Amino acid sequence: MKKGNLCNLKSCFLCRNCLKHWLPAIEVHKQNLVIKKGQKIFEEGDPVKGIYFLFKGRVKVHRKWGDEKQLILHFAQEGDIIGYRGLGSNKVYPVSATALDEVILCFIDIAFFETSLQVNPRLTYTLMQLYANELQLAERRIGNLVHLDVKARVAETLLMLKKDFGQNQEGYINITLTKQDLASYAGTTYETFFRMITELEQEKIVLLSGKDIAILKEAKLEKLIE
Amino acid sequence: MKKGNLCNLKSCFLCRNCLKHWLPAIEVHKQNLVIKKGQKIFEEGDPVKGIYFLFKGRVKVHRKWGDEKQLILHFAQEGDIIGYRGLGSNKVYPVSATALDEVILCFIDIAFFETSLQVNPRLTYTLMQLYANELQLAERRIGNLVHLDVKARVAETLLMLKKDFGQNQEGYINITLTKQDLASYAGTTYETFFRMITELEQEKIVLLSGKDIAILKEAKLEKLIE
DNA sequence: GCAAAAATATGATATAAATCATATTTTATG
DNA sequence: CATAAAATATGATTTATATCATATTTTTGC
Repeated sequence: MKKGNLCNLKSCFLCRNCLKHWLPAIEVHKQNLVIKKGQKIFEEGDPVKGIYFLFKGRVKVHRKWGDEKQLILHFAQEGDIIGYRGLGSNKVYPVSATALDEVILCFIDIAFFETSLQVNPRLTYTLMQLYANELQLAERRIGNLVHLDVKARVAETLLMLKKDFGQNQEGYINITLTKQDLASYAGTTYETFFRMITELEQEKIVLLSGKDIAILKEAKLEKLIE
Repeated sequence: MKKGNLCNLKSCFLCRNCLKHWLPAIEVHKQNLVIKKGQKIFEEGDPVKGIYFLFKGRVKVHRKWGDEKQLILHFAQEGDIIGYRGLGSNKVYPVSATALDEVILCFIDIAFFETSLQVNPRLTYTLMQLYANELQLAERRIGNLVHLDVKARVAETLLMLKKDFGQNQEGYINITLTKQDLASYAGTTYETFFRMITELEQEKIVLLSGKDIAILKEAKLEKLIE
């Protein structure tokens, strides 16, 4: 699985937030990996061996509840760090990460990453900020699940995806997901998600074309959320 | 509201995680505050002026959805840091904090706190770890809201409170909350919460005495969650 | 290029939990 | 201590959404 030097020591979260003179150390320690579509990068319950930086492709971060049910917590894209959810007190990944397309990433073992944190206070600070933002987001989601109906949550989901991934020339959101994955991200079932997005389509608020979704009336989606 | 030197430079999150030679600087900058039961320490939407460290009393951290609905995200106790949810990119508190009893706390202005982070890498690292743990917790709650029924969530709520606050000699959980607050923490309505905890009482899994709750059969609560 | 698997589509039904309504008890407060 | 306000208690009703069932279309792998 190892591959050549795909890392340019510039683009990833780690390289962006390190002291210049630390880069050679990264150069020595990094391991580039290629993961095929549908394969797991790590799995919930695995001991945390390290941290991954995503160069290319998309990754879903998800977790199972029981045997059947699952929830998607995050979609990662180029430049993102993956596996930081495992950096809490107990060093076990609380989530799985699965490649949505062919993915190229850089693996940094946990020992070297911890050293990097010690050497680069800016890295630690930036990571702290990332967590702070993610926590804020997660807690907003908690409230949305408690207090908004599914349609509003679907609206929120679409707005978030547009914000995170942007849209192409034709206005379609720049990420391709199955309806089941969208449902698992919105925190509902496939059937209900389908019904809600169909409603939104009939109301001309969104436009669907296969797996592609375009937001036609952003204001109306925002109004649904309140 | 200012008061004498209640801080012993030892017990709070900040003092615990700072270099010894930084303590005199804290001494100079800290401001002790007393907040009466029911009063707000800060409110969602307020610009982040600083961080609070709790010496005495209990605090609920909560947020409104719409005008009516609310959600409790966290209960803080002695030794805890409050206000760190405001340290993300946009410097506005995403939550409110309200004293549950008379509360004594220590206020550190944001500028000095940021400097403290720069001077004390260990502080930044520990705070990062705190966020990592909180994020993990928050994301588990998201899944619980999506995939567990209310009774299981009530069970989880009680177990969490016991874990965080412990129990007294008679076995009652060491925190006194209204049923409405418990419901807002479990992510349900007062009525439903009441029904669920009444069921648990009838099943002899918990014991209720006014506002006090004792867990009689922890294993059964855990089984409810799966 | 074909078979199997996965994803999409949609109707019917069940049900958990919110909402509404109201009475009682406890706690705060001037 | 009295009166208002908050919290508790519980039944009845509604509703949103999960679940079940099944048919069709699309994608994937050999």
